[in-house]
Order: sequence, then C-alpha cells, then structure tokens
Amino acid sequence: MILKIDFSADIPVYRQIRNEIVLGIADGRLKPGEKLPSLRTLAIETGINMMTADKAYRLLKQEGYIIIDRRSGATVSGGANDAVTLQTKNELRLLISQLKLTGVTKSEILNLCSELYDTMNKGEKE
Amino acid sequence: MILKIDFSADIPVYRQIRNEIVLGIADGRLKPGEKLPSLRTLAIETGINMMTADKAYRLLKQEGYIIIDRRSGATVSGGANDAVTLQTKNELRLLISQLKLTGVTKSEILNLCSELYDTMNKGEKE
Amino acid sequence: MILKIDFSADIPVYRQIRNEIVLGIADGRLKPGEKLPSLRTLAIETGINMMTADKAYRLLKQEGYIIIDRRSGATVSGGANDAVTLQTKNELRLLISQLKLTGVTKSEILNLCSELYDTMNKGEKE
Amino acid sequence: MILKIDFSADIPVYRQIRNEIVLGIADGRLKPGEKLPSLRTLAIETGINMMTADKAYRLLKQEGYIIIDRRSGATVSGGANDAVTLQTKNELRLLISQLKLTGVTKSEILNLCSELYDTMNKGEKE
DNA sequence: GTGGTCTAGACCACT
DNA sequence: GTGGTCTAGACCACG
Repeated sequence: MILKIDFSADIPVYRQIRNEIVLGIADGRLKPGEKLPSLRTLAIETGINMMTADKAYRLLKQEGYIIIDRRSGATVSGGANDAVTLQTKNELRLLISQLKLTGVTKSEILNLCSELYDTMNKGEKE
Repeated sequence: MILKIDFSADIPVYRQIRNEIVLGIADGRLKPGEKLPSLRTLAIETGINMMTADKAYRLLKQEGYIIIDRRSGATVSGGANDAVTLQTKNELRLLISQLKLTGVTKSEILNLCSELYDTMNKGEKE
Repeated sequence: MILKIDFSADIPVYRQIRNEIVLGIADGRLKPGEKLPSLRTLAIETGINMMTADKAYRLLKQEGYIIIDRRSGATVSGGANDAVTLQTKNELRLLISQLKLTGVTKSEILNLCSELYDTMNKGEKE
Repeated sequence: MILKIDFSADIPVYRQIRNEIVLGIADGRLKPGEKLPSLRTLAIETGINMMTADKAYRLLKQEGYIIIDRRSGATVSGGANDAVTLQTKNELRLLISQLKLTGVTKSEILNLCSELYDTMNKGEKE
C-alpha cells in the first residue's frame, strides 16, 4: 500500500498518514493482522520525519485501529474504539449540514453514503 | 443564537465559530438574509479577540455561507460554494470508514444520516 | 446611465461609482459637457448615502474627469489629469504581470487591450 | 529580493507585499520553486508585524502564486489561479479607459503593454 | 526551525 | 456605527 502525502495541504502530515491507513483498513487494502511498515520504512518511503510517522502510529494505536508490539511492530487490529464513534457522529452532523447548504438533497446524500460504504468492500484486489 | 466556545479544545476558536454558524444555518436557527452579530459584538459576547472573530467571518465569506456588506455587516446567504461540496465528500468517505470500523452497520449509518438531515428542517419549509 | 453597486464587493462604494462613471465617459455613454445626476438623485437612485456620492464626485473632480459648478452641478469634462496617467501606468504593470502568470500570452494581452480600446468607441447607443 | 514598503501609502501593507512578490515572479527575480523568506524573517526585515506578513502570504497562496509547505515555508509556484485572470481582465478595462481619457492613444497603449511584458522576461527563457 | 493561532489594544476607512 | 488594518507581543502544533 502506497501512502501519498501532500505537504502543502492544510491537514498535518501525521494526520494524513493516519487517515490513509484508516481508509485502507476500511476498504480492505489492509487486512486485520497484517503488518504495517516499520516507522523507519514508512518515514523513508514517504519522505517524512520519523517522529511524524511515530505520531501517526501512536494516534492509530490510541484509537484502536492498530496494535503495536515491541517484537513484531505495528499490525492492523480490524476495529476501533467506541470513543471514535461518538466523535465521528458529531463530525458527520457538520458534514451533512455543509452538503445540505451546497444544495445536495437528502436522497443524494443517502446514495452517496451507500456507495461509499459499498465501495469499501470491494477493495480486495491488492 | 448563542455561540459556545471551548477554549481548551484542540480545534481553533475561529473554526468552532465557523462550524456553529454553519450548523445554525443548516438547521434553520439562522435564516437566509438574517443579520449576524458585528465583529465587535461577537468578540465581546464570546470573549474572544476581534481578529479571531474576523478570521471566522472571512472563512465563512470565502466559503459562501455569509455575505459581508460594507454598510451593515454580515448576513446569512443561505448557500455555499461548490468547492465546499467536493471537499466535504472526501471527508465523508473518511467518516464512513471510521464508523464502519467501529462496528456501525450500513443501515445504521443511513438511518443516522437520514435523522441528522431531517433534524435540520425544524422551523423551515420541508 | 444606470449605476450598479455591489455592496458586498471588496471595493468601496464611492470607488465603484467613480469607476463606473470613468468607464461611462471612456466608452461614450457619457459625453463631454453632459450633466451628471445631482448628489441627491444619485444617492436615491443607487440606494447609497449622500456623503458617499459626494466622495465619488470629489474624487472625479480631483482627477479631472468632471467639473463641478455650483449653479449647474456636475458635468463631464472629457479628459483627466496627467497625474492619473502615471499612476495608471504603474497599475498596468501589475495587471500584465498577473495575466502573464495566469498563462495569458503576450499576443493575447495585446489583442485584449486592442479590443477593449475599440469597444469604447462604439458605445454611442444609449 | 528586497521588498520596499511605503507605510504612508493608502494601499495596505500586506497588499504591497503581495504586489511586489507578484511583480518579482513575473519578471523572473523570483523563480518557480525558489524559497521565500519565512514569516518571521519577512516581518523583521521589512519592519512589519508577523500577522501582516501572514496575511500577505495567505493571499498569495489563495491566488496560487505560492505554495506553503508545512516543512519549509513558502515557495514560488510559478502560476496563478484562473479566478485571478477574470478579475484582472475587468481591472484592465478600467485602466485602459483611464489611459484613453488622459489622451494616450491606442498605439501608445499597445506599445506600453508590449514593453512592460518584454521587460519581464529578463533573466528567463524568452 | 517553521507556520498557526490568539490576545488586547489601536487607528483608519467607509457608510 | 461598521469592517479593515496593524502592532508587539505570546504560546502551541508541526516536522
């Protein structure tokens, strides 16, 4: 799995990494139990600082997306903490507000969500 | 409309204000054409600095949510720029990934979105 | 001649009026010797404050575009002060820089200028 | 590249900085990919406040003239957004009106534009 | 080191 | 009255 970083984006690099990995797990490109690259490998491959990679992994661990083991490094857990759910639902409310105000109808939103959800189950191909 | 600011949150104050106003417009508490408080009033009422208030209004203006009139201050526009839509859809994908990984099913997500959307129509024409 | 004011624009109202009148003179919709509306009329028709209208006329007078006579009000002079030329040439340099950086070629710029100039001689129809 | 600020001019400081940088890019004194001074450096060197410098950079970023990189600050992008083109063309019409009314002939205007454009290619590929 | 955010004032331009 | 701009600091997030 290749991570693309946009250094000129508004969103911090460590968060971009976190987001891409979350997306990767959700759509099946990263499978539960699968090993993630080491901090060093990740840092070199993406051209980022190792401390930034560390920050991303710590965040993912705290949210329950990955498990960090001293011996085997970071592996995908396959789930996430419930605390994430609550926070996410609040954010969802804001996004739906924004979509509504840009003229997206309710059914369009539901279709969009449905498609997005379905798409995640078909990313099995490497 | 009262704005609640959490000064210890990790989300910037000017963005909290922006978000609350977007939510307010979407759910009808703020109606198109309605006048928003002046920069000074907003700053005093919420206990923030004028420049922070200015930053929030500038962002809202840039996104098309409000119109800033040289004579009478800021008013609600009722819509938003298309650029917002695209950005929002990307963010939506991440949120749905997160919900999926915390065990929320597809139908639960769709119900949640539906409820959120409907809640926003209180006090407005359907 | 009808003046359109955009109260939500970044450019001050008095300057919008000034600009529209300059454009009107240049393209022949306003002819030398022609009488401009009184401050009061202008203010009422455009929905602006009389002081704002006054400011616009004072600026136009100072630049030589109009002549203000106590008895007959403001009339179009047909020219402008040389001081305007110098200032304008400086501004022109910036605009051409901007066009160049947005990918407009030299010949496109020259064609554009040529067209703009020619268009101004055909605005004879009221 | 040295930026000259006129603190008594009626054009805001942050806009003067923006203009000088645009001119610098267009005439090749600033090359694409080149690093601009940091906010702090710029503020100290020109004797302005950091927030004013920030305002100038934000504007340049929004217009597409520069890229702000989280790692190393601001760099010249070499282009600009299309939205700038449209705005600029409108402003061009006004300037040409003004020149016409101060007695500058069409061929003089075209020559002037041509010279201004050519002057910008010093130190660059034709 | 960098930019991002924020404060508590101030003065000016505009309407 | 309004927003627009600016100062001289400060602290934090990021890399």
